[in-house]
Amino acid sequence: MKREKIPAIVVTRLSIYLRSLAILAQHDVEVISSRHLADMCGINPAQIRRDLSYFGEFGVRGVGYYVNELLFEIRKILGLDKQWRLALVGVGNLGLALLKHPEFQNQRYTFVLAFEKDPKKIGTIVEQLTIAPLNAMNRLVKEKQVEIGVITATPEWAQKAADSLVRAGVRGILNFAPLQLKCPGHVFVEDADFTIKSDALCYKLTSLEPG
Amino acid sequence: MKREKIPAIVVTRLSIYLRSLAILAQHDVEVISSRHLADMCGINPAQIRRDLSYFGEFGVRGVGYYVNELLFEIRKILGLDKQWRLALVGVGNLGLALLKHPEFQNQRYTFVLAFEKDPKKIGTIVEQLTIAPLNAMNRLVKEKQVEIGVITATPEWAQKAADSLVRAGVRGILNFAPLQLKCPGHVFVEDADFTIKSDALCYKLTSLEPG
DNA sequence: GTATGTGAAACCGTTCACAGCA
DNA sequence: TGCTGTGAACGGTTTCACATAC
Repeated sequence: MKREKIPAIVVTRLSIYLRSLAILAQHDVEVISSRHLADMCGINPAQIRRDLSYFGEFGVRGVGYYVNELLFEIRKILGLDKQWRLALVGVGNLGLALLKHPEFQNQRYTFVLAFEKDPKKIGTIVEQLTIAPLNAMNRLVKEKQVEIGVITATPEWAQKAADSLVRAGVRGILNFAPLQLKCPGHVFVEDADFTIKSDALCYKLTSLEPG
Repeated sequence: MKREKIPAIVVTRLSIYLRSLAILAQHDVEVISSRHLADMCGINPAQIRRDLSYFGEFGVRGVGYYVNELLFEIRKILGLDKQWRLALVGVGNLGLALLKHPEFQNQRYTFVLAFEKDPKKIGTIVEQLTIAPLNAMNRLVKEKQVEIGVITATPEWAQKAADSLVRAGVRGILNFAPLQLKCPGHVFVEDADFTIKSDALCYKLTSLEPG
């Protein structure tokens, strides 16, 4: 194991391994080889071994990986062994869907705040959260110790939403709005905008031959 | 320009350029240099020029790119100069949000069908679509000439949803479920699952120093 | 002078192939 | 024997730097 720079794409794949490992654990599979895990994930076995080797030696030669152990280790690497407090900005249809989504209803992620620009929505309650106005963000985000902001505002408002979140002290932003946010270097942004994915799919359907 | 193999990541970036170009066009900017566009997108200017050169010569030396022209060309490259017919599988919160999302309410994408497993939802109408049962998929998808399936079913049902869509003849799948779908080679799958993005964000917040 | 398009170099990620170990 | 962990080779992407064109 070497403490070198980890490519972002490696982290992405750890998350993919995690999903397969969770399924294996549910089915009480105790040990898995890189080959079998690779088959499940549609990935080269050597890549899995290399990816894991960035972080340590988690396998047993001649045997494979113990499913529960690897599950635990990858969760630890990704920082999913703690609870993350999120604030939603933009309670439209997509925002509501995220509030109710299983991924954000589990142990690891919890929405503790929701913000809206639309005065008609402010004060109403969704999923046990009272929708707050944007100008209350600074106070509330600090009060609730929010670590991650989730932006589902329209592209016109998304940058303002990001600026407010940054001012209020969040260090991470999950951005569903279709634009590149400008944030200071100490703030991490991940783009979750699916319009890029649908465009990529159209390109393939347009330009690539079946097969 | 060379008709070589185009890396998938290039196509992804074209979609990013498109968003910035659309904003520029709205603001009546007529010409943009690769440097300025690069600033907007947070990308190296040489990369933009290289990416575009895979598909042709769209700029003018000493001047830059004509915004409307480039917008038109990139739309054509991505296949966004036609309308795509989509079928939704899984009308939960996320599915509903997609049906109502501006990206899928515009000229380029239209949902023409919606499917559900839950008998209570079948027959009800959302966004002018009557929710249909899964066993009607084969007939309806062909009848409505659906090209792309959008899966927002639970991970337990997503693979069955994909199998049905493939059997019914769709050639592209936009997958929001958190698992790797197994599809035949002639079917293109794009993963739009955001749980991977939130995990990547947690990793950065856990392991990387600010700066 | 200014900005594109691109050969060539630098850089990075993936895969092979095998030493090392159970 | 079987499977991991990894050096080295490979292949692909990014960036530089400049000839080319306006």
